[in-house]
Amino acid sequence: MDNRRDWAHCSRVHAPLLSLPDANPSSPRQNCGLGGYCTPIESSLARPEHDALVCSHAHVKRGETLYRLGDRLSSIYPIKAGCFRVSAITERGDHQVIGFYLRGEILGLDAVATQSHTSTATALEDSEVCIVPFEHFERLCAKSGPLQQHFHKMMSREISVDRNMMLLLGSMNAEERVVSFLLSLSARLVARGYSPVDFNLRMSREDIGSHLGLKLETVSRTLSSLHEQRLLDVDGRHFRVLDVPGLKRLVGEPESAR
Amino acid sequence: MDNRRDWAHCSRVHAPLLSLPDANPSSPRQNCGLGGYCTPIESSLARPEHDALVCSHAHVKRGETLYRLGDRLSSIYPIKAGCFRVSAITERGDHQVIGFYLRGEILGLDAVATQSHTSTATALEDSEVCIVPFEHFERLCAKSGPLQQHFHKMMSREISVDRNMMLLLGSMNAEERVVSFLLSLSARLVARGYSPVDFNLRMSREDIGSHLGLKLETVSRTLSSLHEQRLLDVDGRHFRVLDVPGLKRLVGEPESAR
DNA sequence: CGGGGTGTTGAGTCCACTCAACCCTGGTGG
DNA sequence: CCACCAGGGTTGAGTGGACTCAACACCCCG
Repeated sequence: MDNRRDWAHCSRVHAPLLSLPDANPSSPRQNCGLGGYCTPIESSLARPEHDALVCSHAHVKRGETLYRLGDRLSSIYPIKAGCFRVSAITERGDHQVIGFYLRGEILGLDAVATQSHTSTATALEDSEVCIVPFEHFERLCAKSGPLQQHFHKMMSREISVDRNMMLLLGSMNAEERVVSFLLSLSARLVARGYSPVDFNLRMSREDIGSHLGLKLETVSRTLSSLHEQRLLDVDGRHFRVLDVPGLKRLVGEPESAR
Repeated sequence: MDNRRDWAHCSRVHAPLLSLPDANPSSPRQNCGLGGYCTPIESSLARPEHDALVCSHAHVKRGETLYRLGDRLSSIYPIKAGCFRVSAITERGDHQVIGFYLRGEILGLDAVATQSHTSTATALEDSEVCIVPFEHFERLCAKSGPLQQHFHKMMSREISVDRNMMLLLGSMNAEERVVSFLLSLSARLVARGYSPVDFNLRMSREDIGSHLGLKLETVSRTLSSLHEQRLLDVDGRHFRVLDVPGLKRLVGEPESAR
């Protein structure tokens, strides 16, 4: 209802406006940077309903949080630009990075059940999100089958991603974890039009370690080892993958499978 | 559409019937054994819509699978009685237990995104599930706000549970994992009317280990250690919790926290 | 009686952790 | 300008917890 309170810590909040593509579609299908999130709305809603999905945008500067553990769920947040780190905290106080979210992915889906966020989302670079008031969104879902289906798939995809992480955390050694992480990140970057072999990460070794259930030293050592194996060039946060098949072999993918 | 094919491996398939409470409501609020799943339907749908959520039931004998990795999504499956082990498999071939599902919980939500199951559900005892054709269900959701909201919460809860598992797998030692598992299972059993301190598990040490990212020997050793600490009595698969506060202390919950 | 499935316990190994030193870079201030 | 510092990253040495391998106990069932 009133989003204002939640946004005190954000740089600025735009007045409500349509969440659809900016006038400059620089890359194809970059609608609102939502990677398919807005598309079903655009393609399948009648005009009045279409216009009804208004939302604000918010800019979140590097290091600022979009929402924190315990905040009431008011909205979900498709990422329009930038990237976020989502981390949770245990009773004991140690916290762990749940995942990294890129442009086109949706933040806040974990809060639907409890009506309050169970994690904290922090911008890893200056970023921009759409603010989709959840109650409003749910009502619209009921009016549009395709929108509803799309939302269900988003939630379900979230579950699938988390399960892959569980597999990683439960049964892989350090090298497999790091390689798996790099390969999956690479795939997500490709889908956003970046190079699959040449990328800059926004997160620290500690963030990566926390996400993979490893200590930062182990991440560093593993990256060095991959470099020695001539599979990867590492220069700080800049990565260049030299041997994709080689990496895939390390995580047990015969690469020509299926 | 045609559920028949998927059910060849199940003991028997009932003719379609209403998924609502049997005539003998032995325990309060045991509607269909769905622990709240059917409740919103019952309470918030108009009569014709209510009657429209027909579904079949299926009996799955101990050791049989309800669905397998790769099966097409046709339905989701609220558990009416019994319990299931859901496991996934990595490219490498080793598989891991994603979770254990009890009466009232819903199987199959991970498949919505890809339209095909990414895991295998195996009955740990003779069980019975409702078969809710997903397309049909989605249409009904659109007609009923409360049903839709309830479904969203179910999906979201699944995400929350998975995230707790990620915390466990990423940052706890063997003892903390086992204790955490026991406490959370205890809580779920209580919610179903069982004793919180006295329960029989249906799964093997290997299943537990696979779920917790441990080897079966480690699970066994840890249970023995908890017994030596006078926190737990273990007799095969029968457990009796002796000291709940003590256990909570082990996982870092000061028990009077907040 | 033997045999398979399940669980417990012991001995030794190894991988990731801890602790620590050091490097590099960018920023700040004398 | 350089000195200094803080944060992030790398690398080394040693430790410990979970793993591997193995033996054995137990129970159900033939």
